[in-house]
Amino acid sequence: MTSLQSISSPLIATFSLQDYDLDATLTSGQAFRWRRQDQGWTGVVGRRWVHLRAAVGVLTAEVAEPVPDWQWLRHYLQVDLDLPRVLRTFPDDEPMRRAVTACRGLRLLRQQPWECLASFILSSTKQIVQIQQIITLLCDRYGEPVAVPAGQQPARAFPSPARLGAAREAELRSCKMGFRARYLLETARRVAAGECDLASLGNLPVEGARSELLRLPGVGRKIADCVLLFAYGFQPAFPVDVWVMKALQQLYFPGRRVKLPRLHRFAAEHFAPNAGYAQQYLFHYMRTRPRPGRAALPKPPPQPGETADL
DNA sequence: GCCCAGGTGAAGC
DNA sequence: GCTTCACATGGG
Repeated sequence: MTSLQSISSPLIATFSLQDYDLDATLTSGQAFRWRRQDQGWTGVVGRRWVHLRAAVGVLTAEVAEPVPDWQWLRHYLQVDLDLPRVLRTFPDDEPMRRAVTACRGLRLLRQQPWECLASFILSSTKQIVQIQQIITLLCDRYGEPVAVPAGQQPARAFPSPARLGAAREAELRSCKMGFRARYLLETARRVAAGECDLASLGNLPVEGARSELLRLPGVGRKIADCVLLFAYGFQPAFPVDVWVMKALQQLYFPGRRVKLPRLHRFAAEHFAPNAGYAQQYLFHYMRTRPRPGRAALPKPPPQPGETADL
């Protein structure tokens, strides 16, 4: 938590920290480019290849080229965040206690807005594995190469809005993204043209930033909230996807069907002031907990007059 | 074959 | 104002 930093080489830094579950964080569906390698994780942050390795109380980072300082990575990983302080603000109820017990150490990253926005435009009705596959293809085809240490696999940066905006829709479709190609292409063009200034959204109130994002094609409430949360850290953002929907329904409104606007109102008040963080705990908890019945349990016939859902 | 996946936009009531 | 449907693609 104090995260002192001792640099033993210009290419390696160690951060001392507590309550940081790197595996959970990098597999929790917020970032899609990290790969397990040598008991650690390899990825690209901005234009830098990075390898991360976690041990008890220490996180070690290695890069390919000397960096003047490590603030960019501290920021990305949010190593200076006091997580226990955030967890103490969670509502003291049974669902959150279970989620925190199961996922303690799960963190929110602070990603680059464009990569985050583009990634989540590609995420709709896709499983996390497939999102990773699409983004891998996209980076392989359009990303600029970045320096890697000797003996490592080549790596590329996430492609810029200008580069993707200049692509043909059919080319993008061949990256397996299907109908999302049109959305990605048009959004890339608008961002490249400066019609949406991602760099300034962080200075707006959350509602203003959200309505700017909602103007973009392929961006609805859920994807907007993902970007608000994962790229800008807006805590009132509370992305509701199918998993979080299930969590809220099962854990807070059992036996009743509650509509989305009401769930958003409930979430905003019930989970404040760190609703976004709470959402990530619920999401990861739902996805990783052992599921009863494993393979698609057959749905019991609905009771007359009741929506016996889930 | 089926149903589902970190949804959105448009058409139909 | 709802609710329903099409949209690509792959995993289980």
